[in-house]
Amino acid sequence: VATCRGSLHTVRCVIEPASGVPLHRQVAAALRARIASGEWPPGTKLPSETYLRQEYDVGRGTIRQAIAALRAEGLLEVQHGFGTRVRTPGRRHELEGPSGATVEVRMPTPEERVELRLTEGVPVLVVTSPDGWVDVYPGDQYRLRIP
Amino acid sequence: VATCRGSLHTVRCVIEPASGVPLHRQVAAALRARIASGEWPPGTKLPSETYLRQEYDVGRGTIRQAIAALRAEGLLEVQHGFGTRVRTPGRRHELEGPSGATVEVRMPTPEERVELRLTEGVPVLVVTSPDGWVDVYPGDQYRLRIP
DNA sequence: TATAATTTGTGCGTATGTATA
DNA sequence: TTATACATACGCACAAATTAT
Repeated sequence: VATCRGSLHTVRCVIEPASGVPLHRQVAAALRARIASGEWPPGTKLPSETYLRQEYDVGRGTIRQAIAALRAEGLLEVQHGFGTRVRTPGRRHELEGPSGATVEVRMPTPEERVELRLTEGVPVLVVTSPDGWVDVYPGDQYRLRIP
Repeated sequence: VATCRGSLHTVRCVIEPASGVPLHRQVAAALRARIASGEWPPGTKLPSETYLRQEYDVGRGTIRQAIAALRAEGLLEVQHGFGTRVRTPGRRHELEGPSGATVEVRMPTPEERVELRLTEGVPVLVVTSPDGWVDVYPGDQYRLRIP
C-alpha cells in the first residue's frame, strides 16, 4: 500500500497483485487517478520509468504497458531520452462545417501522423465536401460548429 | 527475404534487421501492406503470433508490438483465446447535427470504452448541444451530416 | 567540444495464466 | 479434456535521444 502525496492532493495508490486485476491495469488506473486529481497537472513531467517501477514494485515492462495505455488515451506524451509529460489540451480552432458535407472520425494512418505531427492517441476529423473534396484535421486542435 | 503470396496478390515482405528501422515497425508495415493489398480482406483471421514469429524470424514480443500498433490504428481486432482479425468497417449511421451544436473528437475514457463497447483504436464523437447537453457516439459507427 | 549520466526505445528470453475451440 | 492462442509479468542487455557536466 503506497500513499502518493502531491502539494495539494493525496491519492491512495494501491496495487494489489492478488486481486485478479492485471498489474499494468492497476498501475494505469493509479496514474490516471493522479492526473485526474490534479496531482500532476498538464505539462507535468512524470517520474522516470525506473522510479515508478520501484514505487509500485513491478517490472519495467508493466510500467511501460500502463504508460502505453494512457498514451493511447491521449493523456500522456512521451519524448525519447527526455521523459513523459501530461498532455496539455490544445486550443481548439473553430471549424465551420461546409453545408452538405459529411464528417467522419478515425485514427490517422502512419503517413498522416507524420504529416499532421500527431502524437499518439489523437484521432482525425475527416470532412468530405459535397464536391468530393476531403480535408483531414487533427482531432485535438479543432472543434466543428454546426450552423 | 520472404515472399507472401495470397490468392490474388503478392506482397514482398522484407524484414531487414540491419536497416536501422526497428523490427517491430518493419513487421507492422508488412502486415499493413498485406491488409491494404487485399491479401487479408476485412474479417480475415491472421496467422497466430507463433506462426508470424517464425515467418518473420523475430521474437514474439516484436510481433505483439507490431500488432498493438495496428490495433491502435483501428485496423486489427484481437480476441483473447481466439485470434486476430482484420477489422470490418461498420455501417455508418447518418447523424443529423443539431443546429448550433459543437462537435469534438477524442479517444474514449476506459469507462466509455466499456459502456459503448468500443474496441481499441476507435475514437468518439462528442456532440455538445446549445443547451449544454452532451452526447457521445462511437466514432466507427456514425457519420455526421452538416445541414 | 567532448563525456558522462539519465531516460526512453528495442529485442530477446522464460514462465505461467486465461479464454476459446 | 486437450490443444491452441492470446495475456500477463518478469528479467536482461544494448541502442538512441536528451540533458547535465
